Amino acid sequence: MFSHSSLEHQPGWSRDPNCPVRDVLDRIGDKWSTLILVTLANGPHRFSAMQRAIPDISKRMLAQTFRDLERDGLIARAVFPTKPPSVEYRLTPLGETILEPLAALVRWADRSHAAITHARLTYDRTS
Amino acid sequence: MFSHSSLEHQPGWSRDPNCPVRDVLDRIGDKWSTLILVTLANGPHRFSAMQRAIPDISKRMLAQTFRDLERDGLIARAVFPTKPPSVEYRLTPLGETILEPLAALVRWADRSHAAITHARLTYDRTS
DNA sequence: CAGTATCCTTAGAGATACTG
DNA sequence: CAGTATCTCTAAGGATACTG
Repeated sequence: MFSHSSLEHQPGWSRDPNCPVRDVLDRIGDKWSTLILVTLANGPHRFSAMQRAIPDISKRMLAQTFRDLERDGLIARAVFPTKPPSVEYRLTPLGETILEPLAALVRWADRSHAAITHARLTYDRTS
Repeated sequence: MFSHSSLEHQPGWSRDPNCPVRDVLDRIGDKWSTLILVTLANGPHRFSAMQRAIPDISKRMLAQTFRDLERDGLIARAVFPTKPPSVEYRLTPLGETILEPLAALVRWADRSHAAITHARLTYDRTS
């Protein structure tokens, strides 16, 4: 299985709950992060624009996820002193670098969702 | 931004809470799925072997995540009628196909965790 | 507009004890 | 060994009302 060598023989990262890879994966694995990052791939968005782009996120979670992503250095926050104030969020250079791997996963999900749906139906029918 | 075209101009999938891509991403985004899939990349594991490979997972969550992944058709469960019984879990062909995109994300996490840690320190210090 | 603060409900997940 | 059942606790997250 040399083709997936980067996933193999790494006793450390599965075993260690504090492993940095786990830590990072947990963050992007939360309910809204990837959705926000992917939306920002289309360009900077303001707070309210993001709410329109992802209608089922609450203000609370949007604000919190923005904060977390900014803290991780994946997005940047710019305040324009208009009135009322407007705030723009954009990907940082670091944030841009996650788009490729994320896109690969999205492509996989898109390619596989039919097979998965079918597998679920079969499973639910036989058990 | 033509390089990330697969993430752009897809009003449907961010807006629609029931989008299949979201659904699939949510599943692999849970706490244990990726860890289990990545561990199975090294070959089939029995229940107890997986517990040793991921020491901080509880029996309950391991059983549940195994069930969910089997339901999605990503892993297969084989019971050998020894006594006491032994059960082996392995990736299905479909399950194998997720390893590449997952590996890309793991590589990104590995490459970026230093930058992220640094960003967090800076953020926490200035705010 | 872009948030915070507060309250409240549920889902995620651990611990433990039991079973085929 | 490979689970299930139950009980419990916490944290994720929604709704609403308020503020610079």
